[in-house]
Amino acid sequence: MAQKVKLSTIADALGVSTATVSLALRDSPLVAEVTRERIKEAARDFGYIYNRRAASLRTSKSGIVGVCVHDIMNPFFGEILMAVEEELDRQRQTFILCNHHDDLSKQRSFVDTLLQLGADGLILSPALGTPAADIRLAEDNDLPVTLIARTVQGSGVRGFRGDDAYGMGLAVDHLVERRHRQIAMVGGTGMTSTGRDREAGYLAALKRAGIAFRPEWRIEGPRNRHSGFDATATVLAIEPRPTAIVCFSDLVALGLMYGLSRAGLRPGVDIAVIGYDDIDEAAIAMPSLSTVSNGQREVGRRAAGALLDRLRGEPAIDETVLIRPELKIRQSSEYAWPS
Amino acid sequence: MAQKVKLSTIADALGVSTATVSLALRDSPLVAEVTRERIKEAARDFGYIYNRRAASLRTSKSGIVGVCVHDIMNPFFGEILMAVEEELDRQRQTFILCNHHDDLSKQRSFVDTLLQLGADGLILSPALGTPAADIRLAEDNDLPVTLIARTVQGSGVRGFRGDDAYGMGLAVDHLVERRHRQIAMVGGTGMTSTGRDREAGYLAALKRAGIAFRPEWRIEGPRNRHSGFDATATVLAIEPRPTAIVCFSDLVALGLMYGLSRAGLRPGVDIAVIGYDDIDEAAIAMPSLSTVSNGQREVGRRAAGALLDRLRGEPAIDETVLIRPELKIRQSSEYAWPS
DNA sequence: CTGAAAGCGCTTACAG
DNA sequence: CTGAAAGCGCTTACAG
Repeated sequence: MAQKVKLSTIADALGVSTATVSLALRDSPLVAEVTRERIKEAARDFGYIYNRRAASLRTSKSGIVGVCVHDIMNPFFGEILMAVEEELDRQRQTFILCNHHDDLSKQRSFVDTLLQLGADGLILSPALGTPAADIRLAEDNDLPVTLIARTVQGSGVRGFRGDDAYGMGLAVDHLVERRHRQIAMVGGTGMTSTGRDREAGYLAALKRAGIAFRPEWRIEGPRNRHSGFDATATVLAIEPRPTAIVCFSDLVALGLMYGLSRAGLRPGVDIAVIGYDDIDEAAIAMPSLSTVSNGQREVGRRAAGALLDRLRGEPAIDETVLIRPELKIRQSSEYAWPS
Repeated sequence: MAQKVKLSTIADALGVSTATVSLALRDSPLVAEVTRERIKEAARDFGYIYNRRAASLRTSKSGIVGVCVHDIMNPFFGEILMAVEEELDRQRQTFILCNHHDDLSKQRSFVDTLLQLGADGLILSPALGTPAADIRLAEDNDLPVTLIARTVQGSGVRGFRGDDAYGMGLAVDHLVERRHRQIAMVGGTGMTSTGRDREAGYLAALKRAGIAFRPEWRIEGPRNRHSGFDATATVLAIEPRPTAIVCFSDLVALGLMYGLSRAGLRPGVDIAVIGYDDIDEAAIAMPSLSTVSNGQREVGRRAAGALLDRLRGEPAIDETVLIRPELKIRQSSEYAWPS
């Protein structure tokens, strides 16, 4: 390209000041209608490109919101992101995505980048082991944070997530009603609030049902389809074999169902399986997967809304909002233990 | 926070100039070792945050690379992105992700944002119907573009993708060897190079085998799991029923397999199914999915490499690099038409 | 090895 | 309604 077109290029060409051009391009009523139109036309003709870093340096607003989660490929986040995007688009905020893969140093370097770019806000699903200080560092440097999916003790900011303990309780209660007494739980880790709360919900429900928990029922770790599949052998090695399995997530359940089928067991016929999240695939899987709907659209929508409030200058609120989950009964939990 | 810490804050505190501080923080050998260390320590103590927009305004380098694809949730892109990330990380380039959902206006607004931010480069899987002019607009404004997965005629830039016609040919040849003569193709659209090339490969392979193509065999459209599932009814309505189906992607195939199972047909036993991409799930699916490995890691690695070359000042090359795909035979294509 | 000064391209009071 | 001027926080020649 020949020569960089800037405000002054247009100003010179039209014989006005750069202030007028700047105002006109932003539709200020301070500039006369005719002048405004002339300027906009010239900008188009010149192929003018707004220099956002110059503007942002001056105004210290960037129009950028960062969104950082551990796994963008997980459909659970996909639905959250969709909702977030809708809200932010409406406010003409650009949103920048990052995948931290639960790697704290990756998350830090992304937050750092946002800080350096003068981003206006951050929606974060915190990586495993994120200390509250990391969140406060951002907040202290004028980067408002809203948490999704997971929560960080003492962060002092707002977080939105499903009521995981309650939700997992729904799943286990349902199995107990169908007379299951040997219920294993596969996946998740104590390093996240999600993992802890879902496990707590599982244990509490067993207790309510008067079932004595047995340690071998709790298979920690799996958090995606492949590791759910790999957990099959561990599940099948439990003596006596559990009649039902609740999973940390739909992906884990779907992977496990592949594994069980491969081992000759029919989920929903020979063994009950329940997932968590109610991702789109759950309804079409074979068998269709019973699961707990986690309100991801609501999480996304409300998290974005809360962040926008902060952008408008409202103060941080130290509060975790729990969205109420809902049990979806499908084929994979049809099997009931005969009385 | 109290007061913004900037270079001059540190400079004043230590009684040196901002130039020295700037140089020291970037490890310039121009600054004496001791001074450098003192400055770095002070920066840490002050909690200094580098203002990237100021620097970028001055240098017109931003350290930002944009990556924009139509569906980040598709594992196919997941693997490409992983490879891209590895390469870019090594060059300390920040990468910004965008999901254009095949919406041209979304893609445009993202490219615009990159231009405004002075991004250094763009890796793009172009949205349906992207005109070459869109790519040239970016290039003309100093934003080097590298294409992945899809290609745009006349864009004048480098693109990396699998050899789709050849790959789909491998799948069909394999089915023909197993004596299938009624082979349908589900998914994809003529609006992308991928869709066109895979269809061309399918048609060419039928021709090679002396099979007369029948229009009802070609079911266009599906490009994800759910629409693959939804296509089941259309597939089963074909008279006589095809004995084998090649799919536009693994996701389409996986959805279709769910649908076929639901209809009481066993993929790999009653009907052969082949996917495309060889995503991680293909190997653990039940039945495991025969597919065409699309070299996504290589696409990602080489696309990132090509972009980095451009960042180093090398000129654009008008070239599409085709990565050679490979057939992976698994259970879903075990079924062969009896001779 | 270090400092003083100009300039990147905007926006925002302030005048007129 | 419009213009002249200062300043956002860096980096880069240029001097010394």
